[in-house]
Amino acid sequence: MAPRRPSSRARILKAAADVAREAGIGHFSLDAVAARAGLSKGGLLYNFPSKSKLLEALVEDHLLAVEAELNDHAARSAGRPNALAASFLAVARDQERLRDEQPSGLLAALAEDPSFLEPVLRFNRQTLTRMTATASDPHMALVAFLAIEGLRLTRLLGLNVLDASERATAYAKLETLLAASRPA
Amino acid sequence: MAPRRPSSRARILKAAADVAREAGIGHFSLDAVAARAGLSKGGLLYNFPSKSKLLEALVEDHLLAVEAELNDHAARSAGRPNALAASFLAVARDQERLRDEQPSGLLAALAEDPSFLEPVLRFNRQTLTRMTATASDPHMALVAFLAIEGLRLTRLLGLNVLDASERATAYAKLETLLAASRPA
DNA sequence: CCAACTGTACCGTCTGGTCGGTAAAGTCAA
DNA sequence: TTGACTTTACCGACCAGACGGTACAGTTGG
Repeated sequence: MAPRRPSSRARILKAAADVAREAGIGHFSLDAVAARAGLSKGGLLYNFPSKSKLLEALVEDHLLAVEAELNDHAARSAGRPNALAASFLAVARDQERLRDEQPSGLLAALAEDPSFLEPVLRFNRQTLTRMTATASDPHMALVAFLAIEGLRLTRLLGLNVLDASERATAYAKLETLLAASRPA
Repeated sequence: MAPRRPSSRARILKAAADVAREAGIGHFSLDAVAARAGLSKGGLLYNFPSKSKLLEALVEDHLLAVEAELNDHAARSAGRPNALAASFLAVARDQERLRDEQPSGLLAALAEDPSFLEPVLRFNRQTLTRMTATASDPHMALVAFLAIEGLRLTRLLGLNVLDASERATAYAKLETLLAASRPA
């Protein structure tokens, strides 16, 4: 599945993410991506035979990165109560601190065809299931999941109401709530 | 600002919302809206001189509806502690129960130009401010706001992970948390 | 009659995708 | 080694369709 020379593919995916973020999801065109990646449209379409395939790869790429980060963090704090929920929180906070770039490729994919987000849906469902299953208070974990999705999606849509300190407050409150929900 | 004969305008806005929802935000075209509304593109462009104006009106329309509903509910439960936060919760639940249609016009507007969502941003900011200002536990109100946005936006993007009973659980838990945070 | 409104035909642009070509790198038989 | 042939990766011209918007000719209620 992986190409022999991955440099072009990676470069294109990066360019695509940049274009989606900067040009806006309504102007996500192959020409723009090709120009940004420094090759012709022919070359782009050689690597990704259609726009759909490109968007698909963009979503998959993003999802793999998130999944890796989450699993990594969860592994380090395994065994502790609410480990996964806490990791979910921590990873969300990390991602927001490190890269302020939004994964707008997801929106571009949504614009093309909503079904492109199905992998994201599956991933979220699985994550939530694991979170509630390992939480001392499943209902609280559910609320935490929703609040973090709220943070993530408002930022993704440019509807972020909170400034940095308010976001920090929200994270802290969620941590407190999760911790307070421990059995004994 | 309002036309003398509002029936066309309302019919068009309804049709536009339907098209955005059913055809997908990437295929939100004037032709499609006109066909759906049962008039020609000329007629459509007579009522809304450009696509931008149509999307603008779509956002404004949606926002006015939400605002009215929220204010109405808040007025009925005024004076009680956490009145606005509770109203925000109740209205979100009502909207989900009554109309399962998503306000996908917002997404179509976003695709055209992200700045179309600025009114939504302002509204959200104002609502959140009022919520936290009148809440016995502002941090909890903040979390509740985010959780509800999470519910709303996951549904809007087709990323809804929760089934009806899980959503009901989430609402209940949020109510409990808000109530438990009362001063005395 | 007139203004509000609607329909039809059309234009220019943008865009996804096709296609023929090509330069470079490899493969391989003699 | 070398020359013939294949594969890889890419370019650039082009096309067909979709789309936003314009022009203008009706039509109709008051």
